[in-house]
Amino acid sequence: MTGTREVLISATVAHLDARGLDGLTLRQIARDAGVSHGAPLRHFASLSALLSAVAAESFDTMTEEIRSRVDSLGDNPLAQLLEAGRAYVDYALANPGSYELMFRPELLDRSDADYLDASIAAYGQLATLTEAAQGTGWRSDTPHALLTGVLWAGVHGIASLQIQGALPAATKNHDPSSLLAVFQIDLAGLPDHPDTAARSNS
Amino acid sequence: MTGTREVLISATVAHLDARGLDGLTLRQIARDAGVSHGAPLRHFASLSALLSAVAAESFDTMTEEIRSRVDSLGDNPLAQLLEAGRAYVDYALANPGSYELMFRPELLDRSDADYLDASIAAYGQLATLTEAAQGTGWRSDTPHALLTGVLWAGVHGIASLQIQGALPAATKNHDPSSLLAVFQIDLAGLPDHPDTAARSNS
DNA sequence: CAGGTGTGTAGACAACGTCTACAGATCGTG
DNA sequence: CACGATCTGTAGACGTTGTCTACACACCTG
Repeated sequence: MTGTREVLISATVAHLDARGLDGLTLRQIARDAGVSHGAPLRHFASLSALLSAVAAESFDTMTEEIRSRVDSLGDNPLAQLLEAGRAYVDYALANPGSYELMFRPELLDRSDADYLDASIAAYGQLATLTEAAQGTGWRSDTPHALLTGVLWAGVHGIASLQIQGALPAATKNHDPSSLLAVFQIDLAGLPDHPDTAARSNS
Repeated sequence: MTGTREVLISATVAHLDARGLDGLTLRQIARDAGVSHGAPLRHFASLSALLSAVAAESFDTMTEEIRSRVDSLGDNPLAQLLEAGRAYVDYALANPGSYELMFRPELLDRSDADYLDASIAAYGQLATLTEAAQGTGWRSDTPHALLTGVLWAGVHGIASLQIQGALPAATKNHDPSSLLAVFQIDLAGLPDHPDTAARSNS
Protein backbone atom coordinates (compact mmCIF):
# COMPACT_ATOMS: atom_id res chain seq x y z
CA MET A 1 0.00 0.00 0.00
CA THR A 2 1.55 3.28 -1.08
CA GLY A 3 0.82 6.07 1.35
CA THR A 4 0.00 9.62 0.44
CA ARG A 5 3.50 10.71 1.27
CA GLU A 6 4.97 8.42 -1.38
CA VAL A 7 2.34 9.43 -3.90
CA LEU A 8 3.22 13.08 -3.37
CA ILE A 9 6.90 12.42 -3.95
CA SER A 10 6.16 10.38 -7.06
CA ALA A 11 3.91 13.11 -8.42
CA THR A 12 6.66 15.66 -7.84
CA VAL A 13 9.25 13.54 -9.61
CA ALA A 14 6.86 12.93 -12.49
CA HIS A 15 6.24 16.63 -12.83
CA LEU A 16 9.98 17.36 -12.78
CA ASP A 17 10.52 14.82 -15.54
CA ALA A 18 7.69 16.14 -17.65
CA ARG A 19 7.90 19.90 -17.21
CA GLY A 20 10.82 20.63 -14.92
CA LEU A 21 10.41 23.34 -12.34
CA ASP A 22 7.84 25.09 -14.49
CA GLY A 23 4.43 25.10 -12.82
CA LEU A 24 5.70 23.00 -9.94
CA THR A 25 3.46 24.26 -7.14
CA LEU A 26 2.18 22.65 -4.01
CA ARG A 27 -1.39 22.79 -5.21
CA GLN A 28 -0.50 21.33 -8.60
CA ILE A 29 1.34 18.46 -6.95
CA ALA A 30 -1.71 17.84 -4.77
CA ARG A 31 -3.92 17.81 -7.88
CA ASP A 32 -1.58 15.37 -9.64
CA ALA A 33 -1.59 13.18 -6.55
CA GLY A 34 -5.37 13.25 -6.38
CA VAL A 35 -5.65 14.83 -2.95
CA SER A 36 -6.91 18.15 -1.67
CA HIS A 37 -4.66 21.17 -1.69
CA GLY A 38 -4.13 21.02 2.05
CA ALA A 39 -3.25 17.35 2.28
CA PRO A 40 0.49 17.68 1.53
CA LEU A 41 0.95 19.77 4.65
CA ARG A 42 -0.04 16.75 6.74
CA HIS A 43 3.13 15.00 5.52
CA PHE A 44 5.54 17.86 4.92
CA ALA A 45 5.92 21.01 6.95
CA SER A 46 5.99 23.13 3.80
CA LEU A 47 6.55 23.03 0.09
CA SER A 48 10.28 23.42 0.74
CA ALA A 49 10.25 20.34 2.93
CA LEU A 50 8.59 18.27 0.21
CA LEU A 51 11.01 19.51 -2.42
CA SER A 52 13.94 18.85 -0.09
CA ALA A 53 12.85 15.24 0.29
CA VAL A 54 12.68 14.89 -3.49
CA ALA A 55 16.06 16.57 -3.93
CA ALA A 56 17.60 14.25 -1.37
CA GLU A 57 16.22 11.26 -3.24
CA SER A 58 17.63 12.61 -6.50
CA PHE A 59 21.04 13.07 -4.95
CA ASP A 60 20.97 9.49 -3.77
CA THR A 61 19.94 8.22 -7.18
CA MET A 62 22.70 10.19 -8.86
CA THR A 63 25.31 9.00 -6.42
CA GLU A 64 24.21 5.43 -6.95
CA GLU A 65 24.32 5.76 -10.72
CA ILE A 66 27.81 7.21 -10.59
CA ARG A 67 28.99 4.47 -8.27
CA SER A 68 27.70 1.79 -10.57
CA ARG A 69 29.49 3.24 -13.57
CA VAL A 70 32.70 3.78 -11.66
CA ASP A 71 32.67 0.26 -10.30
CA SER A 72 32.29 -1.22 -13.76
CA LEU A 73 35.64 0.21 -14.71
CA GLY A 74 38.34 -1.78 -12.97
CA ASP A 75 40.99 -0.36 -10.72
CA ASN A 76 42.29 2.68 -12.56
CA PRO A 77 41.69 5.69 -10.29
CA LEU A 78 42.17 8.34 -12.93
CA ALA A 79 39.89 6.57 -15.39
CA GLN A 80 37.37 6.16 -12.62
CA LEU A 81 37.44 9.85 -11.81
CA LEU A 82 36.91 10.72 -15.45
CA GLU A 83 34.05 8.27 -15.67
CA ALA A 84 32.47 9.79 -12.58
CA GLY A 85 32.55 13.19 -14.26
CA ARG A 86 30.91 11.78 -17.34
CA ALA A 87 28.27 10.00 -15.30
CA TYR A 88 27.58 13.20 -13.37
CA VAL A 89 26.91 15.23 -16.51
CA ASP A 90 24.96 12.37 -18.05
CA TYR A 91 22.68 12.20 -15.04
CA ALA A 92 22.07 15.95 -15.09
CA LEU A 93 21.20 16.00 -18.77
CA ALA A 94 18.99 12.93 -18.46
CA ASN A 95 17.13 14.42 -15.47
CA PRO A 96 17.32 18.17 -15.94
CA GLY A 97 14.32 18.92 -13.75
CA SER A 98 15.60 17.01 -10.76
CA TYR A 99 19.09 18.36 -11.26
CA GLU A 100 17.92 21.95 -11.30
CA LEU A 101 15.96 21.38 -8.14
CA MET A 102 19.00 19.99 -6.34
CA PHE A 103 20.84 23.26 -6.83
CA ARG A 104 18.07 25.70 -6.03
CA PRO A 105 18.65 26.43 -2.36
CA GLU A 106 15.87 29.02 -2.20
CA LEU A 107 13.33 26.33 -3.11
CA LEU A 108 14.67 23.92 -0.51
CA ASP A 109 15.04 23.72 3.20
CA ARG A 110 18.80 23.74 3.50
CA SER A 111 18.67 22.47 7.05
CA ASP A 112 16.77 19.33 6.03
CA ALA A 113 18.77 16.40 7.39
CA ASP A 114 18.14 14.02 4.48
CA TYR A 115 19.03 16.66 1.94
CA LEU A 116 22.21 17.53 3.79
CA ASP A 117 23.24 13.91 4.12
CA ALA A 118 22.60 13.14 0.48
CA SER A 119 24.46 16.17 -0.85
CA ILE A 120 27.39 15.60 1.48
CA ALA A 121 27.54 11.97 0.38
CA ALA A 122 27.68 13.02 -3.26
CA TYR A 123 30.48 15.43 -2.53
CA GLY A 124 32.30 12.82 -0.51
CA GLN A 125 32.10 10.39 -3.38
CA LEU A 126 33.87 12.84 -5.66
CA ALA A 127 36.41 13.68 -2.96
CA THR A 128 37.28 10.02 -2.53
CA LEU A 129 37.72 9.46 -6.24
CA THR A 130 39.82 12.60 -6.55
CA GLU A 131 42.03 11.54 -3.68
CA ALA A 132 42.61 8.16 -5.25
CA ALA A 133 43.48 9.74 -8.57
CA GLN A 134 45.94 12.06 -6.90
CA GLY A 135 47.42 9.04 -5.19
CA THR A 136 48.65 7.86 -8.58
CA GLY A 137 50.61 11.07 -8.99
CA TRP A 138 48.06 12.93 -11.06
CA ARG A 139 48.01 16.57 -9.95
CA SER A 140 49.42 15.43 -6.66
CA ASP A 141 50.80 18.89 -5.99
CA THR A 142 47.33 20.50 -5.96
CA PRO A 143 45.67 20.65 -2.53
CA HIS A 144 43.12 17.87 -2.41
CA ALA A 145 40.14 19.90 -1.14
CA LEU A 146 40.80 22.61 -3.70
CA LEU A 147 41.00 20.17 -6.57
CA THR A 148 37.78 18.45 -5.52
CA GLY A 149 35.97 21.77 -5.39
CA VAL A 150 37.22 22.80 -8.80
CA LEU A 151 36.29 19.51 -10.38
CA TRP A 152 32.79 19.75 -8.98
CA ALA A 153 32.49 23.30 -10.17
CA GLY A 154 33.59 22.17 -13.61
CA VAL A 155 31.03 19.44 -14.08
CA HIS A 156 28.34 21.53 -12.41
CA GLY A 157 29.04 24.45 -14.71
CA ILE A 158 28.89 22.24 -17.78
CA ALA A 159 25.70 20.52 -16.63
CA SER A 160 23.79 23.62 -15.63
CA LEU A 161 24.75 25.74 -18.60
CA GLN A 162 23.96 22.88 -20.95
CA ILE A 163 20.56 22.39 -19.32
CA GLN A 164 19.56 25.99 -19.76
CA GLY A 165 20.95 26.04 -23.27
CA ALA A 166 23.43 28.75 -22.41
CA LEU A 167 26.37 27.30 -24.28
CA PRO A 168 25.27 28.79 -27.62
CA ALA A 169 26.99 27.36 -30.63
CA ALA A 170 30.07 26.56 -28.64
CA THR A 171 29.56 22.89 -28.12
CA LYS A 172 27.14 22.06 -30.90
CA ASN A 173 29.23 19.34 -32.44
CA HIS A 174 30.53 17.91 -29.22
CA ASP A 175 28.47 15.80 -26.93
CA PRO A 176 28.51 16.89 -23.31
CA SER A 177 30.71 14.13 -22.05
CA SER A 178 33.48 15.15 -24.38
CA LEU A 179 33.71 18.48 -22.60
CA LEU A 180 35.21 16.69 -19.66
CA ALA A 181 38.16 15.64 -21.71
CA VAL A 182 39.37 19.19 -21.59
CA PHE A 183 39.77 19.01 -17.86
CA GLN A 184 41.96 15.98 -18.24
CA ILE A 185 45.16 17.23 -19.61
CA ASP A 186 46.84 14.05 -20.62
CA LEU A 187 44.58 11.23 -21.64
CA ALA A 188 47.45 9.00 -22.59
CA GLY A 189 47.70 5.96 -20.41
CA LEU A 190 43.95 5.79 -19.88
CA PRO A 191 42.18 2.69 -21.09
CA ASP A 192 39.94 3.25 -24.09
CA HIS A 193 36.50 4.54 -23.27
CA PRO A 194 33.60 3.67 -25.56
CA ASP A 195 32.58 7.34 -25.93
CA THR A 196 36.06 8.56 -26.61
CA ALA A 197 36.83 5.76 -29.00
CA ALA A 198 33.64 6.25 -30.98
CA ARG A 199 34.28 9.95 -31.28
CA SER A 200 37.91 9.86 -32.26
CA ASN A 201 37.23 8.60 -35.78
CA SER A 202 34.46 10.91 -36.92
CA MET B 1 15.20 64.26 -14.80
CA THR B 2 15.13 60.56 -14.08
CA GLY B 3 12.06 58.89 -15.51
CA THR B 4 10.05 56.19 -13.83
CA ARG B 5 11.65 53.57 -16.01
CA GLU B 6 15.09 54.40 -14.66
CA VAL B 7 13.81 54.55 -11.10
CA LEU B 8 12.34 51.07 -11.48
CA ILE B 9 15.62 49.67 -12.74
CA SER B 10 17.55 51.36 -9.94
CA ALA B 11 15.13 50.02 -7.35
CA THR B 12 15.55 46.52 -8.77
CA VAL B 13 19.33 46.75 -8.68
CA ALA B 14 19.22 48.10 -5.14
CA HIS B 15 17.02 45.22 -4.06
CA LEU B 16 19.35 42.70 -5.72
CA ASP B 17 22.31 44.19 -3.89
CA ALA B 18 20.52 44.25 -0.56
CA ARG B 19 18.56 41.02 -0.54
CA GLY B 20 19.26 39.20 -3.79
CA LEU B 21 16.39 37.48 -5.51
CA ASP B 22 14.62 37.01 -2.21
CA GLY B 23 11.38 38.97 -2.11
CA LEU B 24 12.04 40.51 -5.50
CA THR B 25 8.48 40.96 -6.75
CA LEU B 26 6.94 43.41 -9.14
CA ARG B 27 4.84 44.96 -6.42
CA GLN B 28 7.79 45.28 -4.06
CA ILE B 29 9.84 46.99 -6.75
CA ALA B 30 6.96 49.38 -7.35
CA ARG B 31 6.79 50.13 -3.62
CA ASP B 32 10.54 50.75 -3.48
CA ALA B 33 10.26 53.02 -6.48
CA GLY B 34 7.38 54.92 -4.90
CA VAL B 35 4.79 54.21 -7.57
CA SER B 36 1.59 52.21 -7.66
CA HIS B 37 1.69 48.48 -8.23
CA GLY B 38 0.45 48.83 -11.80
CA ALA B 39 2.88 51.53 -12.91
CA PRO B 40 5.76 49.22 -13.91
CA LEU B 41 3.60 47.63 -16.58
CA ARG B 42 3.48 50.99 -18.38
CA HIS B 43 7.22 50.70 -18.99
CA PHE B 44 7.79 46.96 -19.18
CA ALA B 45 5.51 44.36 -20.70
CA SER B 46 5.92 42.10 -17.69
CA LEU B 47 8.07 41.41 -14.68
CA SER B 48 10.28 39.25 -16.93
CA ALA B 49 10.84 42.19 -19.25
CA LEU B 50 11.93 44.42 -16.37
CA LEU B 51 14.25 41.77 -15.01
CA SER B 52 15.67 41.16 -18.48
CA ALA B 53 16.54 44.83 -18.79
CA VAL B 54 18.32 44.70 -15.45
CA ALA B 55 20.12 41.48 -16.39
CA ALA B 56 21.26 43.03 -19.66
CA GLU B 57 22.64 46.01 -17.78
CA SER B 58 24.46 43.70 -15.37
CA PHE B 59 26.00 41.77 -18.25
CA ASP B 60 27.24 45.01 -19.74
CA THR B 61 28.71 46.14 -16.43
CA MET B 62 30.47 42.83 -15.94
CA THR B 63 31.87 42.85 -19.47
CA GLU B 64 33.13 46.37 -18.98
CA GLU B 65 34.77 45.52 -15.67
CA ILE B 66 36.50 42.52 -17.20
CA ARG B 67 37.67 44.57 -20.14
CA SER B 68 39.18 47.18 -17.90
CA ARG B 69 41.10 44.63 -15.88
CA VAL B 70 42.27 42.80 -18.97
CA ASP B 71 43.42 46.00 -20.62
CA SER B 72 45.49 46.95 -17.60
CA LEU B 73 47.63 43.92 -18.12
CA GLY B 74 49.79 44.47 -21.17
CA ASP B 75 49.96 42.22 -24.19
CA ASN B 76 50.22 38.71 -22.76
CA PRO B 77 47.20 36.78 -24.07
CA LEU B 78 47.40 33.91 -21.61
CA ALA B 79 47.80 36.25 -18.65
CA GLN B 80 44.89 38.27 -19.96
CA LEU B 81 42.69 35.22 -20.20
CA LEU B 82 43.54 34.22 -16.66
CA GLU B 83 42.81 37.74 -15.46
CA ALA B 84 39.46 37.69 -17.26
CA GLY B 85 38.55 34.54 -15.37
CA ARG B 86 39.51 36.12 -12.09
CA ALA B 87 37.57 39.27 -12.92
CA TYR B 88 34.54 37.17 -13.85
CA VAL B 89 34.45 35.36 -10.53
CA ASP B 90 35.21 38.57 -8.65
CA TYR B 91 32.25 40.29 -10.25
CA ALA B 92 29.93 37.42 -9.45
CA LEU B 93 30.96 37.32 -5.79
CA ALA B 94 30.77 41.09 -5.45
CA ASN B 95 27.30 41.18 -7.02
CA PRO B 96 25.73 37.83 -6.21
CA GLY B 97 22.15 39.04 -6.66
CA SER B 98 22.71 40.42 -10.12
CA TYR B 99 24.78 37.42 -11.10
CA GLU B 100 22.11 34.96 -10.06
CA LEU B 101 19.51 36.89 -12.00
CA MET B 102 21.61 36.75 -15.17
CA PHE B 103 21.51 32.96 -15.14
CA ARG B 104 17.87 32.43 -14.25
CA PRO B 105 16.24 32.02 -17.63
CA GLU B 106 12.83 31.25 -16.15
CA LEU B 107 12.77 34.70 -14.54
CA LEU B 108 13.78 36.42 -17.75
CA ASP B 109 12.47 36.91 -21.23
CA ARG B 110 15.06 35.02 -23.19
CA SER B 111 14.00 36.65 -26.43
CA ASP B 112 14.69 40.14 -25.09
CA ALA B 113 17.00 41.81 -27.59
CA ASP B 114 19.09 43.75 -25.07
CA TYR B 115 19.56 40.70 -22.89
CA LEU B 116 20.57 38.60 -25.86
CA ASP B 117 23.01 41.20 -27.11
CA ALA B 118 24.61 41.68 -23.71
CA SER B 119 25.01 37.98 -23.01
CA ILE B 120 26.38 37.28 -26.46
CA ALA B 121 28.84 40.13 -26.07
CA ALA B 122 30.07 38.67 -22.79
CA TYR B 123 30.53 35.29 -24.39
CA GLY B 124 32.26 36.87 -27.36
CA GLN B 125 34.68 38.62 -25.07
CA LEU B 126 35.76 35.33 -23.56
CA ALA B 127 35.93 33.70 -26.97
CA THR B 128 38.24 36.43 -28.26
CA LEU B 129 40.55 36.16 -25.28
CA THR B 130 40.61 32.39 -25.55
CA GLU B 131 41.43 32.55 -29.22
CA ALA B 132 44.31 34.92 -28.57
CA ALA B 133 45.66 32.68 -25.84
CA GLN B 134 45.48 29.68 -28.15
CA GLY B 135 47.33 31.75 -30.72
CA THR B 136 50.35 31.64 -28.46
CA GLY B 137 50.32 27.86 -28.59
CA TRP B 138 48.48 27.29 -25.34
CA ARG B 139 46.06 24.38 -25.83
CA SER B 140 46.16 25.09 -29.50
CA ASP B 141 45.09 21.55 -30.27
CA THR B 142 41.74 21.95 -28.48
CA PRO B 143 38.87 23.12 -30.70
CA HIS B 144 38.39 26.78 -29.99
CA ALA B 145 34.61 26.76 -29.46
CA LEU B 146 34.87 23.78 -27.15
CA LEU B 147 37.59 25.34 -25.06
CA THR B 148 35.65 28.59 -24.72
CA GLY B 149 32.59 26.71 -23.56
CA VAL B 150 34.53 24.74 -21.01
CA LEU B 151 36.28 27.79 -19.63
CA TRP B 152 32.97 29.57 -19.23
CA ALA B 153 31.47 26.53 -17.56
CA GLY B 154 34.43 26.46 -15.19
CA VAL B 155 34.18 30.03 -13.97
CA HIS B 156 30.39 29.85 -13.92
CA GLY B 157 30.46 26.70 -11.83
CA ILE B 158 32.88 28.24 -9.36
CA ALA B 159 30.92 31.48 -9.15
CA SER B 160 27.49 29.97 -8.73
CA LEU B 161 28.48 27.25 -6.26
CA GLN B 162 30.44 29.77 -4.22
CA ILE B 163 27.47 32.16 -4.16
CA GLN B 164 25.10 29.54 -2.83
CA GLY B 165 27.70 28.32 -0.38
CA ALA B 166 27.75 24.87 -1.89
CA LEU B 167 31.49 24.35 -1.81
CA PRO B 168 31.48 23.22 1.82
CA ALA B 169 34.85 23.09 3.45
CA ALA B 170 36.58 22.49 0.18
CA THR B 171 37.87 25.93 -0.52
CA LYS B 172 37.81 27.50 2.91
CA ASN B 173 41.43 28.56 2.92
CA HIS B 174 41.63 29.56 -0.69
CA ASP B 175 40.12 32.73 -2.03
CA PRO B 176 37.90 32.24 -5.06
CA SER B 177 40.34 33.62 -7.57
CA SER B 178 42.88 31.01 -6.68
CA LEU B 179 40.55 28.33 -7.93
CA LEU B 180 41.22 29.50 -11.43
CA ALA B 181 44.82 28.56 -11.11
CA VAL B 182 43.80 24.96 -11.31
CA PHE B 183 42.43 25.43 -14.78
CA GLN B 184 45.76 26.79 -15.87
CA ILE B 185 48.06 23.88 -15.95
CA ASP B 186 51.38 25.59 -16.20
CA LEU B 187 51.63 29.02 -14.67
CA ALA B 188 55.30 29.30 -15.45
CA GLY B 189 56.05 32.04 -17.91
CA LEU B 190 53.19 34.21 -16.69
CA PRO B 191 54.08 37.58 -15.24
CA ASP B 192 53.53 37.82 -11.51
CA HIS B 193 49.99 38.58 -10.45
CA PRO B 194 49.41 40.45 -7.19
CA ASP B 195 46.95 37.82 -5.94
CA THR B 196 49.15 34.90 -6.81
CA ALA B 197 52.28 36.51 -5.42
CA ALA B 198 50.63 37.42 -2.14
CA ARG B 199 49.31 33.92 -1.72
CA SER B 200 52.45 31.99 -2.54
CA ASN B 201 54.24 32.91 0.69
CA SER B 202 51.58 32.25 3.28
C1' DC C 1 -16.59 1.71 24.85
C1' DA C 2 -14.17 6.29 25.24
C1' DG C 3 -10.65 9.39 23.94
C1' DG C 4 -6.62 10.84 21.65
C1' DT C 5 -3.94 10.89 17.46
C1' DG C 6 -3.34 10.86 12.57
C1' DT C 7 -5.07 12.04 8.10
C1' DG C 8 -8.00 14.37 4.80
C1' DT C 9 -11.18 18.32 3.32
C1' DA C 10 -12.85 23.00 2.71
C1' DG C 11 -12.54 27.66 3.44
C1' DA C 12 -10.08 31.67 4.63
C1' DC C 13 -6.16 35.00 4.25
C1' DA C 14 -2.49 37.90 2.38
C1' DA C 15 0.46 38.40 -1.50
C1' DC C 16 1.45 37.78 -6.20
C1' DG C 17 1.29 38.98 -11.70
C1' DT C 18 -1.62 40.76 -14.83
C1' DC C 19 -5.80 43.09 -16.86
C1' DT C 20 -9.12 46.77 -17.25
C1' DA C 21 -11.39 51.18 -16.35
C1' DC C 22 -10.56 55.63 -15.49
C1' DA C 23 -8.12 60.22 -14.91
C1' DG C 24 -4.79 63.69 -15.90
C1' DA C 25 -0.89 65.38 -18.52
C1' DT C 26 1.41 66.24 -22.78
C1' DC C 27 1.84 67.07 -27.50
C1' DG C 28 1.15 67.64 -32.55
C1' DT C 29 -1.97 69.44 -35.74
C1' DG C 30 -5.93 71.99 -37.40
C1' DC D 1 -5.74 78.56 -29.25
C1' DA D 2 -8.36 74.29 -29.22
C1' DC D 3 -8.90 69.57 -29.55
C1' DG D 4 -8.20 64.78 -30.09
C1' DA D 5 -4.74 61.20 -29.47
C1' DT D 6 -1.21 59.23 -26.89
C1' DC D 7 1.42 58.60 -22.68
C1' DT D 8 1.65 57.76 -17.85
C1' DG D 9 -0.20 56.82 -13.42
C1' DT D 10 -3.87 54.98 -10.11
C1' DA D 11 -7.19 51.78 -8.19
C1' DG D 12 -9.66 47.78 -8.26
C1' DA D 13 -10.55 43.26 -9.87
C1' DC D 14 -9.41 38.30 -11.03
C1' DG D 15 -7.26 33.92 -10.65
C1' DT D 16 -3.44 31.54 -8.43
C1' DT D 17 -0.19 30.71 -4.87
C1' DG D 18 1.53 28.95 0.20
C1' DT D 19 -0.05 28.50 4.56
C1' DC D 20 -3.39 28.44 8.56
C1' DT D 21 -7.53 26.99 10.86
C1' DA D 22 -11.86 24.59 11.71
C1' DC D 23 -13.99 20.53 11.11
C1' DA D 24 -14.79 15.47 10.11
C1' DC D 25 -13.69 10.81 10.05
C1' DA D 26 -10.70 6.58 10.93
C1' DC D 27 -7.95 4.08 13.84
C1' DC D 28 -5.57 2.52 17.81
C1' DT D 29 -5.01 2.16 22.82
C1' DG D 30 -6.60 2.22 27.41
